[in-house]
Amino acid sequence: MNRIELKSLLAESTVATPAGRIVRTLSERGALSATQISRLTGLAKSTVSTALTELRRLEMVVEVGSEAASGSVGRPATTLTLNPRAGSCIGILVGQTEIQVILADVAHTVLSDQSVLLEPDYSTELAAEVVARLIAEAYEGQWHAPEGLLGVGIAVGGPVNPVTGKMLRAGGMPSWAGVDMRELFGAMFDGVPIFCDNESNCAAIAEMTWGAAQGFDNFIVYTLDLGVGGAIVAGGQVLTGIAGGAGEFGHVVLDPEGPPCRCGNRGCIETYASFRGPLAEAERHFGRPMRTTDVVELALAGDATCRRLIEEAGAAGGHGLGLIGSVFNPPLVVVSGRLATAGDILMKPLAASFERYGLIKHGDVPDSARTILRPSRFTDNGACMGAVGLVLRHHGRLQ
Amino acid sequence: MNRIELKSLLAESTVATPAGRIVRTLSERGALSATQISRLTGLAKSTVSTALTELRRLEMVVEVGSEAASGSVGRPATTLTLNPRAGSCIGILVGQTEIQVILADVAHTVLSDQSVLLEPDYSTELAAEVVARLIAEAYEGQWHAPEGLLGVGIAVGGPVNPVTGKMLRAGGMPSWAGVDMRELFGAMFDGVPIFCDNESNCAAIAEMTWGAAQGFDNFIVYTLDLGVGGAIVAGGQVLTGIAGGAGEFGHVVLDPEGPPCRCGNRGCIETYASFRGPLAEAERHFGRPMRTTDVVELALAGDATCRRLIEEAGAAGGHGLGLIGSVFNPPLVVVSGRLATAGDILMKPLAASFERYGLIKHGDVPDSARTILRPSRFTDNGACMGAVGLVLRHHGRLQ
DNA sequence: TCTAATTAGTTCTAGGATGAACTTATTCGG
DNA sequence: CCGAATAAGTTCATCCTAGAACTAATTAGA
Repeated sequence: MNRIELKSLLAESTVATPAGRIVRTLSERGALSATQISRLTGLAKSTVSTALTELRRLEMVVEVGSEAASGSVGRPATTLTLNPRAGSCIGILVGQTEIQVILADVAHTVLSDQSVLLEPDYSTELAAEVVARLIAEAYEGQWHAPEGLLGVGIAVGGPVNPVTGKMLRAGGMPSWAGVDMRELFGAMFDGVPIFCDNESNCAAIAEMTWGAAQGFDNFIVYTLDLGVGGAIVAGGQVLTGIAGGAGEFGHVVLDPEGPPCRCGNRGCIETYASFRGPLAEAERHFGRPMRTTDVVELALAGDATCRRLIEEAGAAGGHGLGLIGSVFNPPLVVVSGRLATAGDILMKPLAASFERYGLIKHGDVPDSARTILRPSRFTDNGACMGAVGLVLRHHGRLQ
Repeated sequence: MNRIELKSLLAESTVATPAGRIVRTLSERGALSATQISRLTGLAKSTVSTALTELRRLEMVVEVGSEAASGSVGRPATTLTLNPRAGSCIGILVGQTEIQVILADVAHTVLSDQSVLLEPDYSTELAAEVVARLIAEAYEGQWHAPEGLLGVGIAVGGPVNPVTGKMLRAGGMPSWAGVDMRELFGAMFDGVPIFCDNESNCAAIAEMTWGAAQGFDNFIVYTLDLGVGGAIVAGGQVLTGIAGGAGEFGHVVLDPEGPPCRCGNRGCIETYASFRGPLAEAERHFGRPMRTTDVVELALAGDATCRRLIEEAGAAGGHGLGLIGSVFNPPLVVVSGRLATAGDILMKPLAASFERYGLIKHGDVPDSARTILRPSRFTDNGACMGAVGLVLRHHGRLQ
């Protein structure tokens, strides 16, 4: 094991050697013990032990202290992470009305998290400017320097091809159609690998890594908000589709003669299940501009109108969930989007609606073979954390 | 490498050793050269060479002659298969109106293929009787004996949990609900592993192994016939779902107030895209009972009515295809079912309808990122061949 | 406070995978 | 017809992984 560098171990070519596999596993999962690494990689304990000794010597891996052994007998495990000094990662959310930047180190520690709200359909120039400013601010007061940047992940609030980095026709961000994310942000990060994927797929990575889907290799993320969408994880991999168009549950056509959708088709699920309508109703009711989070907060505080709007949205959203059940029959569905922060107010009607629209009814199969519905654990930084995860996972590599 | 037996090498536990991986790869793919094995398994050429020498010595692997080197320079490859004498596999199709049995050897040679038509909703007792008779007949005149049976695969014409082997509530086979396929057929094959999955998933395995999806790791099978359904292959694995309910494209609810479906819900895709209605129309028109294949044959022979019925079915079937496009955006969709034998008569309106219902339109992405639509290569034994493939792949193991 | 049980992690050796260099078998072009 | 080019397949020394047996560190219970 002569002259290994973290950067090269993180690259996919070196995946086969034990050291490489350990580094990649730590990168993906954060803090782990030697035994957990052994289980996750399939390598023998002895092999992991040998490799770790060397990685510790090279200061690529550091101990973060023994777990306080809560309740379990036996020698407590020593938890290890990649050495945070080894480098940093940047996650960028290019959302429909906001830009967010998270700076994290390779040990999964968030060093900085900032966001800026923008007018809908802001320009690419403004985006580049805001991102550059937020990144400069993120590095201020950190000992981490931009030179140690290992990769940049971009979560995009519209359809993007994760292989080419090009935006498709985008309902919510019309002027971004055809934009090449590599070209736009590449200049800012000279020679640093850039990864990108849509918001939903990034949220799925965040759920898998830190959220409600930990330990699941197969699950669906179902996003309910102004848009309706989601992501598919099969065999631990996010399915992106040949053009990055997988997981667009909201744009399944129910009625070709239905109301027109921003995607250009008619009668999409989104035209029925989007929170746009209910939000407009809330704005009329309260006589002021509102955001989804305002309605959720009011509902949680006990407002009957807001509660009803969210319950109705849950019932409508069950249509898409029924589809997910019939098509995937997944072990787990993580309900994401700002509506998910409403908790049971949303989840109860959603579950009832899922039962109605689903193919497999209660009692058809044992409980162990039923789909679990779970709200996301992230409130508002899921997609951007997923962009960080994109780098840590090397998923959808661009450069 | 002391005392290896083919049976144990085919078992999943031994997967890690090179000999085991080579045997499993040959089992899955049929005939391969050493270089191809090396590429497919990721093992070094030298490792494959050493292991093959031993496997040849043990007569577990045999050469089937050098390729006639069509056009390519360089030393021609020697093609190898598992020794056919090493054992046989049985594939059984338990369809809604037929039972089919295929006997094949481990080198993927079909030794016998027979089927029997039955009345709809035939009893489990009749099924067991017919299967036993067909298997006895299959072994007649073969040097292969039932003792050399390595595994049995069962393709079921209804929803089945591939892990437990239990049938779910089944629209087309009502009296089979809750039947345990292991119990029913296990007695017939003492100690021999039994694998099962639904018809569509088996068809997907057949397409992947011998059919239109060779070389694709991600694709969708979309079945158009009296029922509408399909299968999902992601990362080379068939997605079965937590209860075996994945791929039920036909039972996605479009309109909860729509016509009742045999599944119990209303307004499923199947109620609009099934060939039941058109078939009834054809029967009225010709004044005699007809099957899907009769209509297809007449259409291919030039009958205008039959042609119109199939074209209309293609247009209706595009709705499900649009859903597949929005949800998966797959590189390939294999159109299966008896309607697929109509070729362009079906495929042209289907492609037009796909374009209409799909999210990604012509011109949105380069041609290389567009979904390919392809009819199945199998006319009527796809699912049963897939049941053989189930054994050769050890997918959805039961015992 | 001691012992058994349990889990984490290390050491060492045997056996085996690897990759470089080689041989073998073919096509193509002069 | 011959040599260069190309690709398949083999051999062998080196290095590395795996598994058994070990040590280490903790909890539970007597």
